[in-house]
Amino acid sequence: MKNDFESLRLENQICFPIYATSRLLTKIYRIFLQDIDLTYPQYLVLLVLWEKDHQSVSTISEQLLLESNTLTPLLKRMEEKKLVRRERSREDERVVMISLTEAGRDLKEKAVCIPDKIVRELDNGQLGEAEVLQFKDMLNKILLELSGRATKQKG
Amino acid sequence: MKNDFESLRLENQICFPIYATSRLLTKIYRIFLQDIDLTYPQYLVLLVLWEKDHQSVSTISEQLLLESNTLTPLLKRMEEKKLVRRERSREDERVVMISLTEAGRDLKEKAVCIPDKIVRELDNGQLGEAEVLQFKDMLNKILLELSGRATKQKG
DNA sequence: TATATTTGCATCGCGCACGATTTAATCGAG
DNA sequence: CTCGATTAAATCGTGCGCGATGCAAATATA
Repeated sequence: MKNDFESLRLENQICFPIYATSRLLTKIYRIFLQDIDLTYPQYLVLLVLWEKDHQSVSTISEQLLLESNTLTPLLKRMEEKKLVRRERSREDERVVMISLTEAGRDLKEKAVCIPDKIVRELDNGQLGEAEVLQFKDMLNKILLELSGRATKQKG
Repeated sequence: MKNDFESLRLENQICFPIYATSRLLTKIYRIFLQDIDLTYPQYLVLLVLWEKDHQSVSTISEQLLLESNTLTPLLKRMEEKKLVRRERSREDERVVMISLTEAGRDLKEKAVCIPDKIVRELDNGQLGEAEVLQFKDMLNKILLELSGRATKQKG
């Protein structure tokens, strides 16, 4: 039985470049986000809340594909920074609702320039716009596949 | 000055799907890697060493784009598991050389099936092979851009 | 009504990631 | 040969990310 070790070469991995790109991108975000004292996951939570304020932990979890055991401490840190409020729902005591504070809402004005800065950082003339769009489509197709699949166990 | 908040919508982010895909992919890897008691970053280190044994921490760092402060404890855990040896170079006492043990080398046989399993997990008939190749090219182009850029500070 | 199951969140422990700093070894100019 | 600069790892502190587990509220079922 001859095994094909070629598939184990780093160069032939599809997941490694995604993994590495993800880390390098958040590193670039960090440069801009430290100005407003946010981490990347915290920024993502704000994106979600800026679109629609007053959401439960679970709906935020669904949108960001992050578990409650990740979000709970993260949201507590954001509460300490006075960016959000955390309060249990009266209708259903199990649910914790997250709302923006004034400061959290105001941060949107400071954050609005960030996507542009990131795009400028990436778009060094190397990448065509159509190419990027196709890339994003491909990513979202994969993500859709995975988000239904990753939670299932094998078998 | 009217700000375009559209760019702050989660749906319009390019980095979020990369970030989420990366997490979901390592989650899928975890399913297969736990059989051989490896984490995804540990698996990456082995990929590098299987290609070329006996490398310094810094050359591993260059290939995986991971810093020494990440690799050092990771490699120590792998040493505890008897997968690698860590020994300082005699020529240059600053350098720590990492070598595979017998067990680390043998694990390659058990790991060779993993790429196939991952591909099977992803390729649900939805994704064409040519599409995937183009996607990988795009990723590597971005990664190349970033790997030269992410370490630099702004300005 | 009593009991079982599900759901939403929290806690714990571990393993990354990474900025900042430290330690030790090497290099290089004088 | 000496001393400052550079380099390679390691150390420290913070913040995720998630599996495993726990718990209480809500819901389904008997």
